Amino acid sequence: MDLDERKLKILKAIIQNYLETGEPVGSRTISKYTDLNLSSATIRNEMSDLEELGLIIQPHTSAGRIPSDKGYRLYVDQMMLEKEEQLNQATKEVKEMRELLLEREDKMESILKQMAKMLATNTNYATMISAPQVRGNKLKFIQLSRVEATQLLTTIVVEGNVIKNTMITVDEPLDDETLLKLNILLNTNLNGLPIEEINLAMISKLKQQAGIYDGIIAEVMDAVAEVIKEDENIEIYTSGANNIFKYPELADNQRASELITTFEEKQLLTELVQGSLTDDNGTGIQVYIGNETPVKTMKDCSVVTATYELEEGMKGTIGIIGPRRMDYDKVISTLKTLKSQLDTIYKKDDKG
Amino acid sequence: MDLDERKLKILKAIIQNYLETGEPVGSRTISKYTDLNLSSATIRNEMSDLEELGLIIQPHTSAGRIPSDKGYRLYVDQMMLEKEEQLNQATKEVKEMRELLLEREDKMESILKQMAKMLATNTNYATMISAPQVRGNKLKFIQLSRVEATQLLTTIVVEGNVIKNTMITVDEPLDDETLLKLNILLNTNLNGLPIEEINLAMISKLKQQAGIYDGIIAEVMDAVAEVIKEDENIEIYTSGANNIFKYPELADNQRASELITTFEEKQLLTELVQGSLTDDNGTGIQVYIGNETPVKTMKDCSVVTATYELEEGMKGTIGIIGPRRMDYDKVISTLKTLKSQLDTIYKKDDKG
DNA sequence: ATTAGCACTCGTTTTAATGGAGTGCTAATA
DNA sequence: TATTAGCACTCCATTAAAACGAGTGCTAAT
Repeated sequence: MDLDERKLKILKAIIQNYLETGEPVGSRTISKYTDLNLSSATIRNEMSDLEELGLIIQPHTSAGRIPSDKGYRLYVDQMMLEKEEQLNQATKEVKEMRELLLEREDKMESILKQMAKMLATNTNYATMISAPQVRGNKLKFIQLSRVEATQLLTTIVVEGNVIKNTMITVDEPLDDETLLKLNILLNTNLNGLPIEEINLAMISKLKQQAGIYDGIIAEVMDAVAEVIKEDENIEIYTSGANNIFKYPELADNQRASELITTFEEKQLLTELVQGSLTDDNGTGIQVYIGNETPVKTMKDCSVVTATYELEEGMKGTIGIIGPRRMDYDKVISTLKTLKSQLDTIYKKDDKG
Repeated sequence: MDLDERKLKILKAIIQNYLETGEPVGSRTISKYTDLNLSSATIRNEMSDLEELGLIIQPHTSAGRIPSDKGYRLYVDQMMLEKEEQLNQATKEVKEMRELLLEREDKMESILKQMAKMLATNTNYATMISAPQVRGNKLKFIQLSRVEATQLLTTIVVEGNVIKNTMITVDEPLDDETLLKLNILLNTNLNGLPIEEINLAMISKLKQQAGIYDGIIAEVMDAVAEVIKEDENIEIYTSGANNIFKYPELADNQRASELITTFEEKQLLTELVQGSLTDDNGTGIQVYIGNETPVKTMKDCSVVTATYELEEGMKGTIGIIGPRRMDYDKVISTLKTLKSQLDTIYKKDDKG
């Protein structure tokens, strides 16, 4: 027995109805509210087949059917094919985002936070956005400046314009000449160097050249090491966690507590980001249904992610987390448009 | 009828029992599990009085009693008096914190986050910590550096060592001499100046002196303005929001959703911080019971806050949010010790 | 002033009864 | 051969009734 056109229509009808109501769908409902003009008995036969194919599930005898993960998967794949081309009808939501981006407050952090929030408000799902990861790791600029007599400010800039500051307190005030010497020492030796290539030998050479100021060099190097460390744990911003309470199937204490924890300990979401970057399938959009998601606490959720890429090879991930019965259509098309806007807007903007 | 010693003991017993169980407490329980050696009938009479005094409440006829906000208040005030002196027995929790602080990763942000987390783990309540607000607002240091031919880095340091960086892209490369001139211009005019005192007249004067480079000045001034803006909305870190699910009286969907939102939109917590700073009663500890809390979504919670003060007049707030029946004793003493450690540790550390 | 005793209240839990949505199967129909 | 009407059956959800039990308030005795 294979999946003919009619079965597909019925499956689609079941899923769409279930997406709305969250209740198992019976044969009579399908019979009445589709233009198939089939009796409920026929639908029942077809549903029986669909169940045998593993696309729908009966929670218990004498209940209607709900989609299985496999069923959702088919539905989503199907849908993504259909929607492939009609992408460019910018939705209201994305227009708002565009404005938000253009107004850009320079602080990446606040843009991303706002974006996550807006996305959550518009979709009624929980959202996450990871800050773009920097690929380039070359040191671009190091500088020691005197802020007060005994206080030095270290400024480190890494390729991709990641900036790191640290205050260093010294015992004895440094004169201008020494400061200049140290700056030259640091820059001539380290500028343009990938951070990974800085090794102990190099550090001790620097210290030696710095003479009695080797302590300062040590502190600067610590700060440089910090940059790597910071880059390792990706910043992730979340919003709309409370939305899970809108879906009874996620809102029981056990599940809610786990999910809230997951959103709070953003650490756990990195898997999602990594997965999304790895599983790239060309479209830049990933759909994880139920157990497919790499985060175990989300096995009762579906997750749709989009990978965006800014200039300079900086990649980040946007994710929308909702119940299995999320509005895949809306979510995917929203993410698609948002992604394309992100990809292009930044590029445009950088030139101007 | 007034509140004699015995009534007080009974009230205390009721509250303590209720803190543990979360269930209304009956006369028989008190009769059996205290050393008062009174029959349940007597206890009943006393309870009737306590109810008349507004200290306890009967959720419905033929149920035990639970403490009213007023009852909790009495209990807490009483307790804080008793505990006033025996403060210095450093608990296990605080020792852990001490280690954490000494290990200090320099990034204030990550310390505070970790602290909130540890506090949440140890107490089983939700926690929040506000980053210390800077009082001093004088500009200490401004510098323009060339990072790449057409990219300038602005570094601004404000009293209290708040550092702000911005990248500025210019059309034409600047030569060293111009850069030096601009730096001198900025520093001679702005150094030591309170940010509030920078007005339009001064800006236009600077721009005029900068000649064709007035665009750069404008961007620098924007960055300075940013510093104020950032200082206005206080950073707040939260943790352990999921703990609310441990207390059935907070865990129903309605309430949980509201609370989660409150923790997510940290904005709403600022009231708590402000309140805590304002209501200072000398001890540095504030207890808000139920409706007393300034945040309306928390009317079914109790909140204990501590105000800590680092050197240089930087004040911040630590808050613990739990159910009305929170373990006030433990929470207050934990916060007290933590507060005192914070107050001193930082001071020590700054000198070394 | 304290206590034992008892009738009474009222929320919670348990059990039973009812309703109804939905299925699977069979026999009739086009 | 595909579709449909019809019916018995299943099982969850809802409602109703009953039993339970923790706790009270009051009275009378100590």
